[in-house]
Amino acid sequence: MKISTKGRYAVRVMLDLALNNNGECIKVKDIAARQDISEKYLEQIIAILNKAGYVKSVRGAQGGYRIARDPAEYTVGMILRLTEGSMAPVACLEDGSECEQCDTCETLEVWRDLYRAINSVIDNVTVADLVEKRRRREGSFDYSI
Amino acid sequence: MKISTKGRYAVRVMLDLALNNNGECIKVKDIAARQDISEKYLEQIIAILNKAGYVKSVRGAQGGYRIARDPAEYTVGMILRLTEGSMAPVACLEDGSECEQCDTCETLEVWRDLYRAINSVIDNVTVADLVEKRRRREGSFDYSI
DNA sequence: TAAATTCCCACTAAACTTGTAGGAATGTTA
DNA sequence: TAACATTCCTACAAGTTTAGTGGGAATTTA
Repeated sequence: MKISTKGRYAVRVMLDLALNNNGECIKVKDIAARQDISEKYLEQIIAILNKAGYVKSVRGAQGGYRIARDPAEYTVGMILRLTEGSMAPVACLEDGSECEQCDTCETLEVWRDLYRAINSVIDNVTVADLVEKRRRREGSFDYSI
Repeated sequence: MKISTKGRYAVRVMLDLALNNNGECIKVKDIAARQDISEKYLEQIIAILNKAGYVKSVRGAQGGYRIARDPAEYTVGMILRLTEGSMAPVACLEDGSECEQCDTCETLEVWRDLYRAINSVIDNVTVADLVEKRRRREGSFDYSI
């Protein structure tokens, strides 16, 4: 039961865009270099974020990406659901599931509890939280404000 | 991020063995019929439980399996870890991981929280709990004691 | 026009999932 | 002892997912 690189990389991309957001466009090449991820693979992952409107793209030379809204508006859960699909531990719990035995399934209750616990964690961390952790770790050397 | 059939079936097998534990051996064929799982596939899953000593086998005609210890001694977490491997949502968190960036990785803290939440759920439900839920649902028609 | 960049689509190797299949080993029973 | 029932062991395989690679079109800037 693992989160795939797609989801993990997507979270790192959003964090990278939030950290390096200075009004200018950020190129895939730079993110890939900083995060040590294949450029081509990152392209595909950012494309997902782009289609969902989580990032804004600018094409052409000097183009790149920006985070679309305030980092506090993006939870890790939103990003994971977008890239990984549902975070339900079993398909029975997904919307539109056709499980007939659900009513008399003891194990399903465990999976439901698990689902709740997972959502509770990932929906209560925003990209802004991750940014703050990083800033703290780096020390408060940023006197620019 | 799904639990595979292997893990889910293993939990159902343990529950089935606990529910039908009347001193006699329980055949794979019967479990497979009750749980609607392929016999041959179940064989392999039970083999894992058997090697770990979670169930005891009796070979030959009239043979089968029994749950080895009290159902209260088996948590869902134990069964899942045995069949699925570590329930860590990322490899970095697994024992013997060689992740160098762990010290400066903000996202890892999220995965760690997630890991804790997952373990907290699955380690706090035993097979006995599942049995009890089933008995309650069926109504207290069992006056044999 | 040349260069830089996003965008789009096709392909692929490797691993994992979810089984099937066949038969050997072991024990019971007629 | 022979037939039968059952676990045990191992190999195979189709389908899906993962984690990319690769080529080039479209768009924008210098």
